[in-house]
Amino acid sequence: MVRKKRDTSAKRESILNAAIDAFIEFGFEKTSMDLIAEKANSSKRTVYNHFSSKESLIEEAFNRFLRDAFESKNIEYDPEKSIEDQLGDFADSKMSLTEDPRQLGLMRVTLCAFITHPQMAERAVLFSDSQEDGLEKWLEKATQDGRLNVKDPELAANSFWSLFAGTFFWSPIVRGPVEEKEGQKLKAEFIQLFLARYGNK
Amino acid sequence: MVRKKRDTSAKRESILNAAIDAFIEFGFEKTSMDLIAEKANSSKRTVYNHFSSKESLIEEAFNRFLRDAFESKNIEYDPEKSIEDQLGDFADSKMSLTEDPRQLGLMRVTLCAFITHPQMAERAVLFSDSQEDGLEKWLEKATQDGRLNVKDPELAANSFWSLFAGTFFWSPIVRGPVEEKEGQKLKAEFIQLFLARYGNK
DNA sequence: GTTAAATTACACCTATTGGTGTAATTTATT
DNA sequence: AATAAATTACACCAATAGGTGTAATTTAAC
Repeated sequence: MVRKKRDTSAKRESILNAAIDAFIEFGFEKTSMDLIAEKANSSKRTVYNHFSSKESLIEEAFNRFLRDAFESKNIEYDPEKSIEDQLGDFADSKMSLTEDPRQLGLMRVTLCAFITHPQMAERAVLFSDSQEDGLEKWLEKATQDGRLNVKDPELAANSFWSLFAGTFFWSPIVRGPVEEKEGQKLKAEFIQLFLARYGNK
Repeated sequence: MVRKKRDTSAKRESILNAAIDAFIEFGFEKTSMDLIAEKANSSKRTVYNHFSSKESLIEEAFNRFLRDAFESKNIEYDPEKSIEDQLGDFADSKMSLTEDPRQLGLMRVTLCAFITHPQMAERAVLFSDSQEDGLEKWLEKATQDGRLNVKDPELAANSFWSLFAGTFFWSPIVRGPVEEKEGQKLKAEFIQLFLARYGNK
């Protein structure tokens, strides 16, 4: 009779978290497997029992990044709610990505991994594109509803995301988080800017 | 009597170029000094005669990046030229950064260096900010001249750069260069977007 | 042609690190 | 308590890589 396997997910989780923390602090290359083991209150051998290689650890970290960063927030068009507020919701979904320092750190590490491993970047790009689809559909509905004037939803969505990504995604990666107050000001301004062109006056 | 030193700048240059090429191809960490020497048709000892360490090589590469990326283009307000064209010139200065594959590669490597060495990022941020100043002044003059309607030049400049940086700077770093045709389309669109809010109708 | 500067070849050192093997030990299940 | 799964401690390996020392060789200035 086969003995029941034990649930080792907690250990696995603590190793992965330790790895992510270490990657954030020291970068992928400079983080050693010994350090990860130490941070996880584990032995190196156990690390290797759960993850076959250092690469597989960054892979998992990357998957987690994708899951958190691009999980579909599914913002549906709501005829009752103001256009500004709904665009604000889309903006918030982008802005929230870099508000949490850990998430920001993970994004930085992942970005470096992208640069070294272009095949990772491809996957991220796919996720990112699929997110843009959400806004495109929203723009179409708002236009059908006569509340916006968007002729090319793809182009408009692109503009919207460019506006917000530059300030609330890329800039924090290099410069650190955007100040809350400054962030709100810019968010309002960007929405006005977008509506100046695409609003239905 | 002291013998005249010979001019070794050509050798130094070839080493630096080899290093940059290697960094672009393999990343900083994975590039060995032996490889750099080989690529430069030089000996490792000569590399060390010119550069005290591997760090100092990335430092130099970084300086070159800053010089090329943010050299002041000094676009002066011209009352004779159309607003669209002049904004287009600002846009071009950003867009040209990532058109050249080598420049793009150097930017990627440098970005990774930023992430590992935040003090480098600080210097780049300073340069970048100083560039924004140029647009701010231009916006003020165009407003004084009655051709734009900008109340807060800092905010408007921020909006403009956000728009272009997202698409023509950050995105290429992850996804590769923007197609020429697509780039022109987006550039025109972004300028329309900007003028929809800040133009003097 | 002399001479000193620049470069090279090459051996060498030290430290790190990803990864493995194994025997002992702990832990949860039966 | 018996037992098998999970973990640990620890020694070990091979490869890599940053950096140095030195004697020999090439190169350009005088």
